[in-house]
Amino acid sequence: MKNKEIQVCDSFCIHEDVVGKARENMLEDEKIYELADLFKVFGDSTRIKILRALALNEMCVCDIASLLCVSQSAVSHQLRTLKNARLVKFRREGKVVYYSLDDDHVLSIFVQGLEHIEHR
Amino acid sequence: MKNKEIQVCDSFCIHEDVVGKARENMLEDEKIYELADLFKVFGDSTRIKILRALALNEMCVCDIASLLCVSQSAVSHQLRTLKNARLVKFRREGKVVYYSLDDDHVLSIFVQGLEHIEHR
DNA sequence: TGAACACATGAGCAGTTGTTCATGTGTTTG
DNA sequence: CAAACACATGAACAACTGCTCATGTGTTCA
Repeated sequence: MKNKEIQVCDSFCIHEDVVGKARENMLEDEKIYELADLFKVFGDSTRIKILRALALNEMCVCDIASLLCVSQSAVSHQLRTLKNARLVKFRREGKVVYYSLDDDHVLSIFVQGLEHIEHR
Repeated sequence: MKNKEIQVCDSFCIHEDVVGKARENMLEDEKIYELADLFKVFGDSTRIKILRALALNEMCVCDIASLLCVSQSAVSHQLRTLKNARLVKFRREGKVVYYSLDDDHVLSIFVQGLEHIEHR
C-alpha cells in the first residue's frame, strides 16, 4: 500500500442500498461530536457521583469533597467539566459556591442508563 | 503532610445535614462504575455513528466501514466494545456477520442526549 | 489592611483509549 | 484440499484523561 491509503473496506460484500439509506440519514459531524463530548462527561464515576448528589440537593464544593472523599481540587476540576457541558450551574454566597443541576435531561439520561444496567 | 494523606477537604464549611442526606442516598459503587462504563461507550464519535446507523438497519462490518470511511479493523474493535456493553447483537450468515441494536434504551439515551444538545 | 477561608487553575504525570498494522479464525467455493 | 473472503484480535503507539501538587483568585472578618 502506498501513499498512506487507509484500507477502509477490501470486501465485495457491500449492501449498497443499506449503506446509501444510512448515508442519507446521518447526523452532521458537528452534532455527533457534541453528543460524544456530552456522554464523555457522563463516562466518569466521580462525575456521576457528583451529578447524583446534586440531584438531591445543591451542594458546595467542600460538601461534595467530603461526601465523596475526594480532594477539593479534584472536585473543582470535575465541576469545571460539568459546568462546561452545561450540566451544572452555580451561585455564589459569600465565600461559598453552591452547585446544582442545570437541566432536567441530566436526570433523564441518568435514568435511561440505569434502566439499561438493570435489564441485562 | 505525611503518610500520603489526601487532603479531602480542609474547610470548616460543611453542611452536615446535606452531606448526610446525600450519603444515605448514594448508589452502590458497583452500580456507579457500571453506569460510567456504559456512558464511556457512548463517549466516542465513531461508536455513536455506528449506533446511529444500526438504529435504521442491521449492517455487516464491511457496510459500516464503508459508510463511515473507517478501517475494517477499527470497526471490528468498536463493535467488540459495543457488544461487551450489550448495546449491539449479531447474527452470522455464512461469512458475513450482521450487527443490530440490542436494546431500546440505546435509542432513549440517544434521544435524551440530543435533547440536551439542542436546548442550550 | 492582612490573615484565613472557599474555591479555581496550571503544570506534570500515570493510566486509559482509539487507531493502525500484522496476523489469526471461521466460512464458502472451486 | 487450497484459495479467497469476511471478520476478529493482539501488540504498539500517539493522544487524551483525571488526579495530585503548588499556587492563584475572590471574599469575609478582626
